[in-house]
Amino acid sequence: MTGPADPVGVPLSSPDDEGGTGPDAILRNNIGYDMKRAFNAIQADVNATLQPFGLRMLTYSVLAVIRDNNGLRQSRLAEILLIERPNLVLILDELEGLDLVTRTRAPDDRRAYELTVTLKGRRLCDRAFRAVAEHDNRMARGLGAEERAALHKALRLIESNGRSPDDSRDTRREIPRP
Amino acid sequence: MTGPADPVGVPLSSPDDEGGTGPDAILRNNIGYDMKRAFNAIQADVNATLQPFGLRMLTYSVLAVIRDNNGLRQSRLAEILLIERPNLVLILDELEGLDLVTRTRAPDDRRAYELTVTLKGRRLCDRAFRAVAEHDNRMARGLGAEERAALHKALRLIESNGRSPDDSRDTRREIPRP
DNA sequence: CCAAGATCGTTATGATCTATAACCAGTACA
DNA sequence: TGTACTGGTTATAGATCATAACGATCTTGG
Repeated sequence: MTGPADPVGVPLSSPDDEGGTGPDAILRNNIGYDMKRAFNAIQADVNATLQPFGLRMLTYSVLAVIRDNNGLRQSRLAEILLIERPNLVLILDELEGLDLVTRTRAPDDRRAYELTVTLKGRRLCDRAFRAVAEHDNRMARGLGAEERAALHKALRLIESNGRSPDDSRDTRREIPRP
Repeated sequence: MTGPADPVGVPLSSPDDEGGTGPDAILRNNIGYDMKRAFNAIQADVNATLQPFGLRMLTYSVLAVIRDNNGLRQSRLAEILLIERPNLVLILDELEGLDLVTRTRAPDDRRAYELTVTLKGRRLCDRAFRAVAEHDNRMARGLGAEERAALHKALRLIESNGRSPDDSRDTRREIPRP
């Protein structure tokens, strides 16, 4: 008997299909749609990359920021990574349970914790860092250095466009009907 | 008394901070990190944009694809949008409950449904489409037409890089330790 | 024709990430 | 001192995503 036909790979649209003729052609004009799909691919790959280290995208991000900001406090860390404080607690519990991070009472403020990366955590972070760098190169394959830099720049611009409901309040959201 | 200092806006890094000196500088070198933040901004904005229509990013995507592919079946729709079939069921229940989409038994296959957009659905989709287009322009403010096209191209390339565990299996994932 | 296998939609369930309210201990300040 | 605020926490809910398993139906090989 023949195998179950094709594993899953249906060519829905090629990378150079300039907003072409796929069944999702309309959505392909939306940055958010293309970005969601690209991000899905990235997240799947980075999580697979980090899995051998016992990390995920989220836990790696937290670990890396603490590593480079020793003595950081949870509130500030939450600000930096745009994570709500309550959600950060569980992540830190996890990292602390893995002996990668320690919470130490801040000497000047007995409410706060100072976050530090353990030796084990630093080593793991370093190894994971290299794996993630390789992952990045994989995902960016086909992009030249300039294109890659332009991509980062565009992403940061979009991020900043999001956090500025500044002057465009007038023409902002259309209210369809009451 | 003075107001509670500053609402929340801490300038963590400006868009043109070329992998600069922020507390998350290391992560800024990762495409996934920048993309996650950009996508968060996009998703928040597009959901706010679609809220007056009673839609979200996900439901809008489904509605738009059905609109442009009348008679589509659920399995195929799931393939197109990379949604698992079970998850699609609830989304379609929602859209059907809003009288935007109908499920009709396929004449040639009594298991399958043919998905169609109602008149109400088409009108809503058209209006939402325009709002989303404006949203897109908001988020892409500061990008020229070429940069914007390059962004789409890069995103599609990344997506396709993700779905190709082809020949690079050798140097792929590092196994840290048993 | 018919039995085995595959497909379609569905239910149930769990994991992950996110968002909010409320709380306690501790701090800041008027 | 007392009132308001902050830092970390708990509890809880929502949204998205992933998997196993099921009944109904189609397909196919013998």
